[in-house]
Amino acid sequence: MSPSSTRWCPTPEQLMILQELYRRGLRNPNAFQIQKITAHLSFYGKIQGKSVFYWFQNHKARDRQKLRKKQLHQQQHLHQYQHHHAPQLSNCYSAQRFYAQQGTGACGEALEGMVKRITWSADDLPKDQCLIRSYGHDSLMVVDVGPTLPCCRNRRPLETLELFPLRSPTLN
Amino acid sequence: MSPSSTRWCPTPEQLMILQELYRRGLRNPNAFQIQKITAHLSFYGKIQGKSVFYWFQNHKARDRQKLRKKQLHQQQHLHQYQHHHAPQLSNCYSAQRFYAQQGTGACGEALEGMVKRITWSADDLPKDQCLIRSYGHDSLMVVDVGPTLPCCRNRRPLETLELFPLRSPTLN
DNA sequence: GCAAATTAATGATTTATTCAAG
DNA sequence: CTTGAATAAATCATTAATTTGC
Repeated sequence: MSPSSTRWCPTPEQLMILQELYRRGLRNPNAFQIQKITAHLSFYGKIQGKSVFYWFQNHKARDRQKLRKKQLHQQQHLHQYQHHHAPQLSNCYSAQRFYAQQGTGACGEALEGMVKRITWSADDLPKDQCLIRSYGHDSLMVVDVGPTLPCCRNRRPLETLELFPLRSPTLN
Repeated sequence: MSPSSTRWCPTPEQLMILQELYRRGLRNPNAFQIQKITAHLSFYGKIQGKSVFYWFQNHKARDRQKLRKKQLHQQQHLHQYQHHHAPQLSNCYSAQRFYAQQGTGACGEALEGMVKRITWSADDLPKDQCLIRSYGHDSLMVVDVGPTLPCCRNRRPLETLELFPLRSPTLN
C-alpha cells in the first residue's frame, strides 16, 4: 500500500528476461551490465539496478543450494562427519614441502629418510617432492599409523575427523 | 581392466569428505593428516595416501586457476559491451565495495558522490556499503540511462537482448 | 467461497571466505 | 601478515501460495 517502501516485485516479463540471461550463462554482471539490464527491464516495470544485482546473487546461490541439497539427499552418510570441532593444533602440525633433488645438506638427507617411511610408502613417491614433518616425536606416531591402510568397507571408520580442526570455531 | 595400475577413482563419499575438509580450510595436509584422512577414506573405497596428497595439490591449484579464468572471462564480456573503446578494462571497471562511513578523504568523497548517482540511487543504499565505479566518462553514459525509468508497459522494448552476449558461441 | 493462519519463495542485508598484491 | 577486491554463504524480512475452519 504505502507508495514508498516495499521491495521490488518482478513482472513476468522482467523475470523471463533475467532467467534467459542466467540461462545463457550470465552469473556475475558487472556494474555496467547491470545498468544496461536495468534499463531494459525498466520497460516492463519499476526497477533499480540493485534489484538486478540481488537477483543474480540470489538466483545463483539458490541454484547451487538446490543442487547440493539434491546431492546430499543421495548421500546422507556424511552427516556424521560434519559437526565436530576439535582442539586447535595450530601450525606446529603443518607440513612443508621440500624438493628432494635439491642439495639439502645433512638435514635434508635425514629428512628424506624419514619421509619415505612417513608418507606413502617409498616406491610411489612423487618424483621431485614429498612431504616432510619437522616436528619431533610425532613423526614416530606417524610411522606407526603406517602407509596405505587396506580397504575395510565393513568396519566403522575412525570415529571422526576431529583431528583436523582447521579453524578455531570460537574467537570472532 | 588390468587390476593393477589404474588410477584412483574417488567415490562420491570420498569426494565429499575431501571437499568438506577443503572447504573448512585444509590446504596442505601434512603426512600425519594424510594418513588419517586416508584411513577414513579407505572405508569407502581403495585409496592411497598419495592420492589424498595429490587431490589437495590439484584442487588448490585448480581453484586458483578457475578463479583466474573467471576473472578473465568477465573481462571478455565487458570487451564485447564496449565495442567503442576496447582498451584493457582491468580493474578500472570493476565495481568495488567501500565503506561510506569511514573518512575517505578527498578522493573518497568524490567517489562517494559518484556512487550515489551511478549505482542504486542514493536514498536506499545499504547502510554501510555500496557499490562504486571509478571509471571516467562512462559514468555519464550510465547516469543518462538513469535510475529506475518510469514504467511503460505498452511500448515494445528494445529489439533484442543481443546487447548481452554472455558467451561467445564459437571458441571451445 | 473467503479470509485468517500458516508455509514456501524470494528480495534484501549482512557476514564469512577466498585469492593474491603490497 | 595485512589488506583490498570479489564472491559465496547465511540470514533477515516481506511477499505469494497454500491450507484451514467456517
